[in-house]
Amino acid sequence: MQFQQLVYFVAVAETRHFTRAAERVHVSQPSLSQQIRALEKELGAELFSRARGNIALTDAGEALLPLARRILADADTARHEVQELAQLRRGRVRLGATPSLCTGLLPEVLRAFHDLYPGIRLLIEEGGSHDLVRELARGALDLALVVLPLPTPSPALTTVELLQEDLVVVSSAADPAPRRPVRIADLEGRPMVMFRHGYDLRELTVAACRAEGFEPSFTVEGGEMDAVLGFVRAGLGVAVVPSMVAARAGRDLRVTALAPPGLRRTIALAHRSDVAPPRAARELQRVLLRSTSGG
Amino acid sequence: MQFQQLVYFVAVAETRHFTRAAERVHVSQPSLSQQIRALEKELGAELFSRARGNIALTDAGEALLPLARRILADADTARHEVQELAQLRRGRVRLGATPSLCTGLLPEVLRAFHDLYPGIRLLIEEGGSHDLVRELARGALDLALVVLPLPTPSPALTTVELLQEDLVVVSSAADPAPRRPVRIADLEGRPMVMFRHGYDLRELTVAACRAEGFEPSFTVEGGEMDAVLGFVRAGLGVAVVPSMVAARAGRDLRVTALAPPGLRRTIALAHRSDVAPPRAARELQRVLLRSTSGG
DNA sequence: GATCTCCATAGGCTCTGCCTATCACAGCCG
DNA sequence: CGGCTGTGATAGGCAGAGCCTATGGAGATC
Repeated sequence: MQFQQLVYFVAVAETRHFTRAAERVHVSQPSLSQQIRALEKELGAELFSRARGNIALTDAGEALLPLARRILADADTARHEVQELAQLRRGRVRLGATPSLCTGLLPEVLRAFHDLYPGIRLLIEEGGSHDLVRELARGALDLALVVLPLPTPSPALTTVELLQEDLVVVSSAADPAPRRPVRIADLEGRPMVMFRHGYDLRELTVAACRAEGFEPSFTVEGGEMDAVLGFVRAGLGVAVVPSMVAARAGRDLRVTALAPPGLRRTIALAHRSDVAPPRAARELQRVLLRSTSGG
Repeated sequence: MQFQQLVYFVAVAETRHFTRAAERVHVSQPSLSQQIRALEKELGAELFSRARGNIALTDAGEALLPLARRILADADTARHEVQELAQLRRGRVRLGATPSLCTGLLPEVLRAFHDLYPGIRLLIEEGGSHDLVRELARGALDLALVVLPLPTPSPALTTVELLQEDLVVVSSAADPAPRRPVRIADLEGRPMVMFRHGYDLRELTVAACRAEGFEPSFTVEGGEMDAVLGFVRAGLGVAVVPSMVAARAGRDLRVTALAPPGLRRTIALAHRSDVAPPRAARELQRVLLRSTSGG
């Protein structure tokens, strides 16, 4: 049984005429006759009663017709579905990102992507780099925005650097302005507000303090980005955050750059090395690269 | 898109393995790979992400899979349906017959047919030959048992003679036994019970009386076969009926043959000339011919 | 690092499906 | 009644599709 044969069969059933059916399906009449014969032979039953000028379906033909129509309709649907996915009119991207990136970088990028491809659903998973890497490997994510270096580097993941972000110190606008720029060493003994475990920023900041020979002291710890900013605003301490986050934090926060060499972190896009990400994910990757490299 | 390609696609989707899928569908692995490629090319999207040892469906593949399964299932169903019809495991025969034949000939023939092909539905339409011929031409009947000569002969119908039936006179067992055998002329003035219009027997009997120079007189007229026999049984008059019907009429009816040349009628099977009857109808025709010629 | 596994590619063969040309048959009309 | 027309079936030839075997090449394995 061939799709072509079913197309021919339906055409004959609907026109009740071999020659006109052949025209309709753009094939010569002998070819159509031959294929109908072949179908009849394969099925073991005549499908049409061929009376001069009165082609009619046999009972076998009657039984086949609705199924043939449905098969052809399903095939059409299949073509459409797949092409809509391929043309990014539908689909989804499962994107992981660290909390600070969800707050800082993602909103405008996702907005741009959504404007380009309104049919694509965006599923965001917020988590620490470690979790994101695991989810990528499991296939639960298509892409992830992570901070380099990865906590668990693996050849199974490919990373593309997106941008380098300066970290800055934020403090309450009500507190006395610090001498600018602040050095890491200046943070010794300063009350700090710290993110929960899992934030790359936490590890990075703690490591930087230890490199200066002291252990940071936390007034409050465990919050998410917004909470931390709120605690800083309330005067509970200072915090080290990406400049991009600090930039949108509002007037009641004082933003102070770090003295050279300062602290930077590298944001990268990661995906599995073994399989190409889905089409929609590749497109999001493109938008991300363009929006970060361009500005 | 080819059925074969969908079969291969489903096999790969289910085994997640090209080589094993190829074995399962009894084709070489390169052929299967090639067909999957061809399908992907036609649809314009990759269906599988081919990671070493980890073949997975892409989102396009996920979209296609259920449709592919349904298409293949429908194709199987189509094959089954058509073959069941062809093998007479299912189907129907629309058979027309005159009332006297429904009473006399049909029961045992239909019983034999049903024993042979229990899956075939038998749709009987009882009517006069005239109506039956019209229904045949309309395509509303596959076959009809009619009495020859046809009221409206036409080259569009083919008739096959089945048997010749003697007509006999039935009277109440309570009445005095008539001199045997009875001549048509003896019926002059005898009260008769007559079928409704539309019965071939009515036309035939009236014509025979007129040929003898008299008009028959009816005590009761208008009934179906059973009613007529009942009226005769009740002593309302005599009736002319097929011997086959009289034979099963019971003891309280006296059956008297007609004197030579008697009255006979020819029963024939009619179907359209332009189209072959469906397979099941041809089979019923065969059973009818065998059962009437054989005995 | 040799081997193994597994998918992709290349080349050749066969068979299928399509085409044109023609036949066979019925109905129509002058 | 004989040619004409319309319709489906048949015949022969050709191009392409699909399958095969053989081979390549990239990870995984021991």
